[in-house]
This record gives sequence, structure tokens and C-alpha cells, in this order.
Amino acid sequence: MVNRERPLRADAERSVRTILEAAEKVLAANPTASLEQVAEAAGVARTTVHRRFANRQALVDAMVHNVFAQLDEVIAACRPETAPPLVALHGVTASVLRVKLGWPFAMTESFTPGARWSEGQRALAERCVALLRRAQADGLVAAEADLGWTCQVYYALIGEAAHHTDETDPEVMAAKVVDTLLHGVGPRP
Amino acid sequence: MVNRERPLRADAERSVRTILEAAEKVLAANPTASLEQVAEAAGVARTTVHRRFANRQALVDAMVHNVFAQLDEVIAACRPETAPPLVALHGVTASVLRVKLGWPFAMTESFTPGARWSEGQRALAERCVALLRRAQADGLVAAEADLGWTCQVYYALIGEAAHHTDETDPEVMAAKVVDTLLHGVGPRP
DNA sequence: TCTAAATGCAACAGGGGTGACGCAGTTCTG
DNA sequence: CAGAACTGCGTCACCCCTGTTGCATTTAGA
Repeated sequence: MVNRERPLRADAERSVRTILEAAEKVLAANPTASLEQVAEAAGVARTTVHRRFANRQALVDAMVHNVFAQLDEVIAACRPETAPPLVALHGVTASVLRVKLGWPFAMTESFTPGARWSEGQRALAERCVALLRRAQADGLVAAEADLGWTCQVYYALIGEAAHHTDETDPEVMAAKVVDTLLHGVGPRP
Repeated sequence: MVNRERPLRADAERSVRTILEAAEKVLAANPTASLEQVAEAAGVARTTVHRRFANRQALVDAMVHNVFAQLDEVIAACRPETAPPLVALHGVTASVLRVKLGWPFAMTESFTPGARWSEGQRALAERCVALLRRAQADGLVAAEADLGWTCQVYYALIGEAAHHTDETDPEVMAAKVVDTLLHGVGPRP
């Protein structure tokens, strides 16, 4: 199946969107759920899923592609190369958190190691490090800090914030993440 | 299968250990690997795996139980209730990292949400918070810090450190984790 | 040494997911 | 409106994993 040469009809395009969103819901709850469960959640026949996505991997690929596209867009909107580093850091964090809250499975999948997404991961990591380097130049990050480690910690904090059930407002979560990233949990001088 | 009433013979006990270690290797690389792959990695017939573990869940249960037992032991050895908080924090972190490096799959499994391991998770979290509270009393952690969030961040940092390929020495990794937890990546006063 | 336990091997039944097919009915779109 | 595209439904074959059984052989341990 899958023929991407001819543009899809409007209703077919709608089906694709519906399936992607249903897959996110179902796979977030159970990553090994069958495509039949996905189809059921989408209110669609199983065969339709197979018509639109050659196999399970193709479906996941589409979800990941979708997430990367969203991240690309919302991050760009924060002007991470020109805005003041601290402002950009807060903005990017809140935006990424919003994406993560809406697409937890696809987001997790996007960042699992493996050669499949390495290009997308690398591109994102580069933008992240670039922003951190600007923050470093501004004195927000210690000059001797390892930006690779810093980036890892940043990702991890975003992941934890998304699992923090106490808070639902992305802005507040972002503030906590950035604060913890920069100052840790120790006493303030 | 599975008969835990009668004590196992020495060679059977050895088989169990071999299977557990093989399962760790195989499942760490591919969490959905078949029991046949596990058996092959253990140099054992598939039926032997089924003889020792009633089903896949029982095998994972044994791995998780093993990890919790190890954690309990190595943490207790650090005297987290009596040793100076900073010393205990370093010791516990290094010890837990050692366990995590040896049993990455079982460790991840032990901390995945779900009612199955909640008691073990809760018990561990309590010990963690207790240690953090002592650190708080010593002024290592800010008085206004949210210990729940702090504990989450601590877990996440340990997880990231274990994935940090640059470093292999648990002591050095622990130092980095504790330092980042307490002070973040910002400049030092 | 002798018995009970453990293992390997082959084979079996069962279940579930996957992918494909044709066909009839519906929906878009030029 | 007419043809093309899309969907639902039933059905099919296939494959892989799971769990179990019986039997011959090896091994541990009293």
C-alpha cells in the first residue's frame, strides 16, 4: 500500500489526521497496541489504516515527522538566535512542553536512540546547543559547563516536567525547568 | 510451570541466574524480544525458560525483584540515615548508578508507572525523600525546595548520567549528578 | 552408586497481529 | 453529473510467539 505520488483527496487527508491523533492516544497508553486498536480509536476500519500506512513503522514515522515539524515551527517562533537567551529559553521550553503534552508517544519515540531519527535529533540538538552557547555568553550558564551534558539535563527536565502531575500550565512548568537547569535545587546565595 | 515450594537444585539455580542475565542483555537491546532470543542468549532451550518462569511477566518480575533487592542492599550500605547527607548522597548515587549500568532494562522497568511495582517504588522514594530532607536540614537543599520535584529531578539526572557515553566511572558520574542537582549549570557565585 | 531432578529436543495447539484482496456502497471533485 | 477516489466489510493466508507435553539423556547429590 501507500502511494504518495498522487495528492490525497480531502476526506483521505482527514482520515490520515484522524488516524495519527488516534494512534497518539492509543500508543501513549500502550506502545504495543495493535493497529486494530488504533483503527477502532480512530473510528475507522483496520484496512483503512493499512491503506494509508504501509506498515506500523510507516505510521510511527509519520507521527515522528509530525512532531519534528511542530517542534521546528514553535521553536522558530521563539527566535532562539536573536531573542535574549533567557527569554528564548523560557519560550522554547514552554513551546516544547506544549508539544510534548499533546504528543507524548511521538515525542518519546522521536528521542529514542537509533539511527532512524538521528538526523532530526542532531538538528534539534544543534539548535539547543546554539541557544545554550548564547546563554553561556550572557553568563547564564557557567563558562566551564559541558554543553552536551547541559543539553541532556535540559531534555530530561522537560521530560520530568511533563510527567509532573501537579502542574498543567506550560508556562509555569517552563519556569521551573529553566530555574532548576540554571540553579539546581540548592539554596540561593 | 514454576514450582517455588521445593528448593531448586544447584544447576537449576545456575540456570535461573544465567537466564536472568541473558534476559537483561537481550531486553535492554530490544524490550519486545521473544523468549526464544532470551533462551538463545542464555545458551538454553526455550522450554527451560518456560520451566523456570511461568510466563514473560514472571521473568520480568524476577528481574525487577532482583534490582530492588540490589538497590536495597547497596543503599543501606551507604548509611543514608546516619552518614553526612552530602557523603550519603554521593555514595547512594554512585551505588545506584552501578546497579543501573549493570541492569539497565530491569532498572527502567522497575520505575515505569503502573500498579505492579508501586510498593517498591514508594519505599525507595521515601528513602530518597528522607535523605533529601536531611540534606535540606543541612542547608544543601533550599528550604523552599519541593522535595517531590527534587526527587524526580534526581532520578532523571541519574538516568541521564547512565546514558552519558563520555563517562564510565560511577564515582565521577555521581559527582556530576549531585553537583548538577544542587547547583544546576549556571555560574558559581 | 542410585535416584530424583534437570535439560534438550521435537512436536503440538492456540492466539493474535499483519498484510492483502475483492466488492459494494459512499463521497469527493472536475 | 459522471468518473474517480475512498471506505467498510468480510475473508484469506501467513507468520511469530506462547505455553504445554512426552521422552530420552545428562547431571546433581544423598
